[in-house]
Amino acid sequence: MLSKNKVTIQDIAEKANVSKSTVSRVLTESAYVTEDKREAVLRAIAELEYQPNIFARGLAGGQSLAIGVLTQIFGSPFYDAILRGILQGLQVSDYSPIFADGQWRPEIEQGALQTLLARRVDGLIVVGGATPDQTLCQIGEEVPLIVVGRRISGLESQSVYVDNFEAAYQATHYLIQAGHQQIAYIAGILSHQDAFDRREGYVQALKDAGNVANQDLIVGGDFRRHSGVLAVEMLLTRGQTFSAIFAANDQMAFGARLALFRRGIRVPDDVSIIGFDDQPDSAYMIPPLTTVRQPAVEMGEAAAQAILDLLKGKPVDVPVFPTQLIMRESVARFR
Amino acid sequence: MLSKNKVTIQDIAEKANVSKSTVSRVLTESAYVTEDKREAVLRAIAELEYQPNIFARGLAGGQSLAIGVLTQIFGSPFYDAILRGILQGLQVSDYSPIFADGQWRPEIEQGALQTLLARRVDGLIVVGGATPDQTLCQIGEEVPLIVVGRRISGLESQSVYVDNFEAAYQATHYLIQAGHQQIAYIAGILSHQDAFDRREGYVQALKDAGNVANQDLIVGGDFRRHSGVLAVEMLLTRGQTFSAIFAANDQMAFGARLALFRRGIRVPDDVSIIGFDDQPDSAYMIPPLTTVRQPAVEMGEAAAQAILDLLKGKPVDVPVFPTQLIMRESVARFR
DNA sequence: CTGTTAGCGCATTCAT
DNA sequence: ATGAATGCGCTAACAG
Repeated sequence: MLSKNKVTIQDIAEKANVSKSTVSRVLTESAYVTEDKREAVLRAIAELEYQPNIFARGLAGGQSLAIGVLTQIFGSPFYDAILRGILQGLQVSDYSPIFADGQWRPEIEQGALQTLLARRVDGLIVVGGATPDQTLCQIGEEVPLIVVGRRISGLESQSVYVDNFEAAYQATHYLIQAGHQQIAYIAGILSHQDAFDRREGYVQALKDAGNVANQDLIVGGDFRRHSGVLAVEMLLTRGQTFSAIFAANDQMAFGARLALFRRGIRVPDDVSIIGFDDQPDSAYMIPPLTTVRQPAVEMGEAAAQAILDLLKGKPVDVPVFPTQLIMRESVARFR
Repeated sequence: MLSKNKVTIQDIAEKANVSKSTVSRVLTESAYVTEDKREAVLRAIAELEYQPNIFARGLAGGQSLAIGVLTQIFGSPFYDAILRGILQGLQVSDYSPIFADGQWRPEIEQGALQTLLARRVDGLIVVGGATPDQTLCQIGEEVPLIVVGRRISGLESQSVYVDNFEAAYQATHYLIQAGHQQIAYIAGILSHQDAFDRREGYVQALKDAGNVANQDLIVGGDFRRHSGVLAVEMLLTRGQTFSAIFAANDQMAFGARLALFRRGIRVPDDVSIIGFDDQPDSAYMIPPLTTVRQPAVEMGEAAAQAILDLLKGKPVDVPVFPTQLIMRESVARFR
């Protein structure tokens, strides 16, 4: 009850010599209002510094003008970029984002989702996360929903994502073409669909080239930098032979590169590296990281745009976003 | 109007054979209710999956149960950590965070602030930003306010921050003690108070050691990694002599280190480096970065706790958070 | 085109 | 201790 502005449409109605309804009309633009009255209202609004009470509006109109955004911990370069995109995409609209964090933990995510729904968000954007596809489908029935960084089967048209399988396939293929035979793979958390798909792409590319993926060359990581370091340590400790490393994201690629550096192994002279994401930081790798570019910010913007369209009733069909293999000097040809 | 749950207290009142008022009472715990009725109500709530309508609640009660958080672009390691702390601190409460982004741009920040206020947030946490102290003071009059990562004069007791001057002083002092004479400084954006204070600390430490800061050794950066690269390039291009670099944050320190690497300059053998923030990534620097640790997550949590206390009416007095000079192998003694 | 009349779902008086 | 009655500020029919 600390809000200053106790000005209501009633006040401005009196000041403008019209009825509350008329005021409401110019506010919502739900009907034509004679120009002079309209101006009077606008003036009164300005003078009294009127600010609509969002609660009353929500109660009466059933709109919250809020978009719920389910995140998974701030701090991940890739997801942060998506969030920035969403923020930017929403900027132009009247909707404001309400965040709730799932912390990559299903139970918490569940609660976060509830919170968002309880807040009566008009639309929902789910960024990554571990909520089962099925659950999301259900939610999608009740509220306009867009999912980013993930493909929900049954909700493809509302998913903003890249073809991880294809991208990983191409990256691996590129290494093979360059003459690499032994390609190590640092995986992401396989319970994440994208991590799973990327690994599949890697495996398939090898298979198509007549190679069977050597399980000993596949090391599990967790998408964070340190796991890239450990993965390489692991490979080296086990005495594995490999001339290239494909990491499921740039952070792990960076970690891998540091581990190699410490061991005095040159890149790309001794070992080539490919990452995934094209995070700005990767450009600073020495040598610059060859990687698969994902348009994170654009995906976020697209998600925002899509949810807005959905709310406007326009049926949306978001295209699968294209990835791009960015070839830099961290891959040596032949070996 | 898409919300599924059309269950109102009226429904559960009927199901529990009591009046709306009684239901409201057990909901708000605003008065004693006989145990059996209370249970009946609770049961009905569970069975009907009742969810209070937050709009109605807000309208009638004047509470939004929301905490506004003014951010400045996701993606900064330091600020992201603060946000995580805030989220975590709020987790245990009934309040949920509503974010609005200022993008480090005063005009946008202004709008973001308005949005938050228009949403009738019960409390406000401002993370960094460029809003004038005075404006914040005014806002502080109208709504419970906590500022993080910044010291607002006139609002010290509601500011969660570290003593940047002192920290920078100590870091510089440490370099001096180690025998360094020519200490380059890579500054942050000086319009940010903390960047300003850090530079002052650096200058003062030199002064107290009988040195006058050499303006040619101070290079302006923007807190981002690339500016660290450019700063070093600049110093080298201009032919400056220096045996140590103090960067206003770890990202620029990292950039500086990469630039040195490219030039074949060894760290710490040829040049020593100290950063600021102790970002996890800095641990991966080769050699590990000597830096000033700021407890970002803890600050976020403290801010959340503080705002909750404020809302409960407890007067809050947040302590100045301690920084810590983390000495790793990136500083060589004497030169 | 515009004023009048009802609620929206809940917290909060009042009475009892 | 509990039910009945008000009103929060606004939108949305409803009549003119």
